[in-house]
Amino acid sequence: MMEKTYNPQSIEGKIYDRWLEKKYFHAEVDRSRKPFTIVMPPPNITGQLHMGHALDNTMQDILIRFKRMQGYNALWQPGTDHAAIATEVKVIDSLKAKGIDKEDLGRDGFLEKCWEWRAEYGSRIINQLKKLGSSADWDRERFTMDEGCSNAVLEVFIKLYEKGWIYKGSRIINWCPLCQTSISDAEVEYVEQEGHFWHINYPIVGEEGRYVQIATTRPETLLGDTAVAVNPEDERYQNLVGKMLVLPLTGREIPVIADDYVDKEFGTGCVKITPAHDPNDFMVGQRHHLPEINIMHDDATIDLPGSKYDGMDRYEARDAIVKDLEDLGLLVKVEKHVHNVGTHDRCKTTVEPLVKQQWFVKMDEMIKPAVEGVKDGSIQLLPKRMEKTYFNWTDNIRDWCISRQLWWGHRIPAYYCQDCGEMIVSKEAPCKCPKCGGTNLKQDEDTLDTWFSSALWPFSTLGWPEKTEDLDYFYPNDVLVTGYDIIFFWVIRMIFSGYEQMGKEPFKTVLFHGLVRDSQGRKMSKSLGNGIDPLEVIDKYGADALRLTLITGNAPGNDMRFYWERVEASRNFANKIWNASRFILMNLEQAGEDLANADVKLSDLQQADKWILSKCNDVIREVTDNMESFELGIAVQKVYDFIWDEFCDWYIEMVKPRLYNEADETKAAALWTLKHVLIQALKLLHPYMPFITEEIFTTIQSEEESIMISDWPTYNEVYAFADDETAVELVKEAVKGIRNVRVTMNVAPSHKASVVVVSADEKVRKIFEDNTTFFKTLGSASEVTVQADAAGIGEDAAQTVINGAVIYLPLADLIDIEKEIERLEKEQKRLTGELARVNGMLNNERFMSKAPEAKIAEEKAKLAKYENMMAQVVESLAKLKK
RNA sequence: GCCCAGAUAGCUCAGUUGGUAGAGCAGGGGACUGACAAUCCCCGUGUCGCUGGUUCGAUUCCGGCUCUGGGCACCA
Repeated sequence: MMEKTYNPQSIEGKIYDRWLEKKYFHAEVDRSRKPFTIVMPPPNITGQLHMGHALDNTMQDILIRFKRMQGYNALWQPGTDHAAIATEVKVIDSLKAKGIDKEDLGRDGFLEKCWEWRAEYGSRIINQLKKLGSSADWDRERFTMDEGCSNAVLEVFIKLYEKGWIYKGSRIINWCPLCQTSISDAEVEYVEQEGHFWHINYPIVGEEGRYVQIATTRPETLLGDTAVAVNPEDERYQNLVGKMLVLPLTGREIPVIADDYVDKEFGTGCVKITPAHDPNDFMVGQRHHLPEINIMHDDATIDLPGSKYDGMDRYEARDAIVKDLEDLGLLVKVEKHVHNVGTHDRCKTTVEPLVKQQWFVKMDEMIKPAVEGVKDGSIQLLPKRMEKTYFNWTDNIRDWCISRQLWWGHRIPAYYCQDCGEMIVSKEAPCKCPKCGGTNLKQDEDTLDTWFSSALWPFSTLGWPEKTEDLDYFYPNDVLVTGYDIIFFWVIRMIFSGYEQMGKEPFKTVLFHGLVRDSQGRKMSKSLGNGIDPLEVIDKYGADALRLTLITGNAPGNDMRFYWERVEASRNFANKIWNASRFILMNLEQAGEDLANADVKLSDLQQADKWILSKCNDVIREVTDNMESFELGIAVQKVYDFIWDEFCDWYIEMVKPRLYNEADETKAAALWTLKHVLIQALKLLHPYMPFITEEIFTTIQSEEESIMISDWPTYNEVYAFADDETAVELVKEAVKGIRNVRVTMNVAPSHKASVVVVSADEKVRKIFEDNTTFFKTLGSASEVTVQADAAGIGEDAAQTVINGAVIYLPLADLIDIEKEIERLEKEQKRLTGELARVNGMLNNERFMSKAPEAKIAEEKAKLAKYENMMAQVVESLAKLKK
């Protein structure tokens, strides 16, 4: 027997352990079956489960469970990411708390600490994902820095290097002075800041008292200026080009050059050029062969020995320089200026563009198949609009800076001969220099961008570069589920890596989801303290309720708001299913073995049974269709409505009289239908609410060992009963009408009113004659009479009109004539509106000539129906008003 | 500046081939001896942001506009 209330806390863990024990999540190559593969976005080892993970993994779990039940050999490949910079920062912080500096430990010592960190926290998030019910193949869990993945990284690096697509070069890169590492373009986040625009005069050499006025937002970089540029078309300054200027505070002389980059309209039309500290200036510098003067240390303090600014922080230097310029009378004016400042997305420190030796991946060629693959549909992005964002990036792609001045990560496989300076790129550390034979070789200090390894995730996890069976069978993956916020970091890079290394797309579909926001629509964040911990939700309401909440009413790619009220609604639904199942189980038990397991034939089924079976059939088809096109929110809504509205509120109520009547001969059919439909519904719901469905399924269904490996329901022609469906819908409509009358007339159920159904149509009469009990149980009627005309019905009867019949409730003294007239007039008004609309269409010649025939027929049928109902209403009103 | 999305019931949102607008929550009214008060029943005339157009017909397709959010680029 089932507990009185559903208690997820006591059930979920137990069920999950059983699933694990039975190895249901595990997939092996099986050529006789079709594979279905999802690769899990690897959470960071520093991570703790947040709502984003919960949503992401719920979606994946739904898809994988669905496909598994459909008979696919479903593999959900999990793992974790070493998260280079995030982990390094965390480890540094934890060391700092103990008063230890990273440098004190040395590279190896520090790495040891990182591995310790990973041992301690790397599995934390995995365990949290398990609480959610994730059916990933944990036996295959991988780590971006495990042996195989590291080998894949080396392999790709060498291949691309040999192809000339990885190169080392001195370029201007984004430098984070706090993290002390280079970062890629994708990691720079532009933040609007209020700054100033300083207008400064640069004296012209040899022309006493004449100046060129420039405007800058960063006066401290003046120290590294190597030119001033004007637009070649700018008449104002044509005579200046070629002249020399005195760079204030340094006395250095710099030329005035002409370059298209300068916008005549902006500022003064004269731009100071600092090639070493600005990406645009860097390019101008390249074109004009200007020297690059680096005036900053890696921590963004000024590097200008002999100068008073040497050693000052960049902002300190800015103030000092502005003051000195003012003292010299060279500061013309200061304007307020709002501009976007590049910051490091992790630590929010203002990025400093610097010229440095770094490693890059050449993108122009490699991106081509990635563009083509999305264009020709080999890879489908959902929702489709994400393609715009995708192409926006691919069209403007720049080389990818992959070297990081960090220790935690894949170390770049480049070795330098300390004797002759030769660089050797090789998988294994060379023992001697191939050029000079020297044996003193030193490996490059840098490591790779963390995304370099995650870019290989779809195939490195399957054993690449080895030619494994897994790879052959499971690659390409079918679906990638991820947030739109990492499309550039990750999705694009996996796509071009997949094409380059495997010659095939890494996955066929990318399903994007949005952000989970708080109830006010704000991003959940630590600083705001508005984050809701999914584990807390699971503790309070169960994983199923959380999952349902995250999926319901949300379209792909859209952000959603998280409310506790919505979780409660989900929990209520879980409880509803629980109670309905308890009811069914109870009745099966009470009926005894013989009845519960009776051989029920189609001919034994009653109309209500056929109705719900037919409805169930429809839902199966629709839900399956929706899920196959990734419309998870729509699909689950349909299951929800079916279970709650149709199955619980109507069908179960309809069969109660049969169950409670000892002598009822159709009891077995009712029991069979109850159980059958419940099981179908549970199966449809299982991907969304795995725990409760499993618990009920295993309790109620003894033959099958688990719902998660049971067959997905399919549309069954045998249960398509269109006529019975229509018939019961008509009865439902009548019952609703009666309920409405009762409420309006204030007829409490204690005043059992009799009901008379009047219909001229014999077929309709038959339907109602067959279903009179529904009026008694669902409409609280005492007696039900079905007749062909209104004979014998007094004027004191309230009524409700449906298509093809009028239902009367002779209420004697209870009837309030005025109220009844009011009710009927309201109905008349509604019908008038409908008739006007239908007539409007049917009387429109253009509609009649152009609209599809089916539509016209449909409208004609409606016209007949409304006219029929209208006639009834008018007749009744006439009688009442008499 | 370029690109994208949203604008639908008091609130949060669904609405996929253009054909009378839906859910959850909130609210009002009613019902408790047989699964369930975490329940059941009844109650919604919403200019589907504004404005043109295409169409017999537009919340749905196209153009313009307004407001909100997001992405990209960036002018020193």
